[in-house]
Amino acid sequence: MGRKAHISDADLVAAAARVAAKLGPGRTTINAIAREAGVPVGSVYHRVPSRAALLAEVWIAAAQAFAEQFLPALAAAGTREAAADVALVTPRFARANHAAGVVLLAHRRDEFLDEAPEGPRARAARLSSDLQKGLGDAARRLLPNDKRGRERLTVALIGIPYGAVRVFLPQATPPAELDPVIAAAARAALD
Amino acid sequence: MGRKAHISDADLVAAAARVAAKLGPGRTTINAIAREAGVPVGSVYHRVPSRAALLAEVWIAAAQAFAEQFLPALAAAGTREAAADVALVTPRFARANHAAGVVLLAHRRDEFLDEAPEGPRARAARLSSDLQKGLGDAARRLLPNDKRGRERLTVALIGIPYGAVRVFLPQATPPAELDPVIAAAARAALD
DNA sequence: GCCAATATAGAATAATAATTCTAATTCTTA
DNA sequence: TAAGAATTAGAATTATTATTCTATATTGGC
Repeated sequence: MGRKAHISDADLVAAAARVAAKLGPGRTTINAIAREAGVPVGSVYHRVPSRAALLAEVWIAAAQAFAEQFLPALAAAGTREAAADVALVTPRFARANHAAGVVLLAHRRDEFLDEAPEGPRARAARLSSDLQKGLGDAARRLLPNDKRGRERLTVALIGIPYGAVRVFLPQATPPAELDPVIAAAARAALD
Repeated sequence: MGRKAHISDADLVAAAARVAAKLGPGRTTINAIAREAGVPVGSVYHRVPSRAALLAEVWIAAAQAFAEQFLPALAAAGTREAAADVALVTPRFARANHAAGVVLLAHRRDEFLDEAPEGPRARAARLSSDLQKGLGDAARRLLPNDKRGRERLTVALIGIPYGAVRVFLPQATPPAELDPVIAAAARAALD
């Protein structure tokens, strides 16, 4: 079955995520990724077709991990009060997974996806539209009278916690004291 | 006194800001800036010593413009209620100056300043510390009992509006309906 | 009108970084 | 244990982009 790989594909994506979190996607070179992962550049190209494709995988992995936390919590929220707690998914995610948090929260999606090949681009689009759909469904349920409900829910449950956490990223991790502040702000934004 | 310049230094920085807002600092090439500004690359280098120096000026110009709005408003706020309205400086700034807003709100400071020469770097540091100082003064005034007052004020007046606005940037401009939501969220974060 | 100063112009060069290519290693299994 | 698959390894090549350099054009003052 051939020689054993030093690292898994997921490890490679994680190494790329750490570099991208630190330097930003624009300065994330294949050399830097290879060094961070501890493999030669040739091995990187053995696994991925291009730098653009790898950067796309970095964003997709981060977004997927976030969506797995966020969407079920959102779907389960039956009241506005409960929905406000969904805003806490973001700080928790940022604490548990610093690099993915920085990728998602401190950089622009476009910079990871602009030059990506079709396949990854489509998967990324699906992730984004899943998120939109989840927010739309929840808005109809929780804010039925608000014509711009989805936008408001997005601001309350994504934008506000995102901004609050970003005050601390990428140098530090958001402190625990932040969570009640985020929850209160999200609640206020929903009323 | 010599030949007249086609564009001013400020115009050049503004052109660089538009490119950086669209592509991100990492992909902001001198060629793209020269094209956007309508001058040849040689002229760019006649005015600035390096790409890194120019990117730094982009960030500094944006931060300066923001600080000129934000700091006086913050200094004038005598009560917590009034302070919450300072949070509206951010959406207003983003509407009035799209490129600077995106530079400041949708990209990382580091990516503009990491390789900057000493001079611009020092000016940028001064801007940042002015902002910190303004927030510290206001926190002592408005949240005297909170040991982490400055952090909380930063979250309420910078982070929250920033995150709310970012839901719309860089494609669109934050709608007017957003302002009361931001104000309410900031108020909640301060209480 | 001529000279010095200041810019424009853009081609030439140098640096950096992506990608390809050729070998050399392991691992599996037959 | 030899063959073939999958991978490591990193040197060589190509592409892209920053920077330098050598004219050329304007402008203002004498």
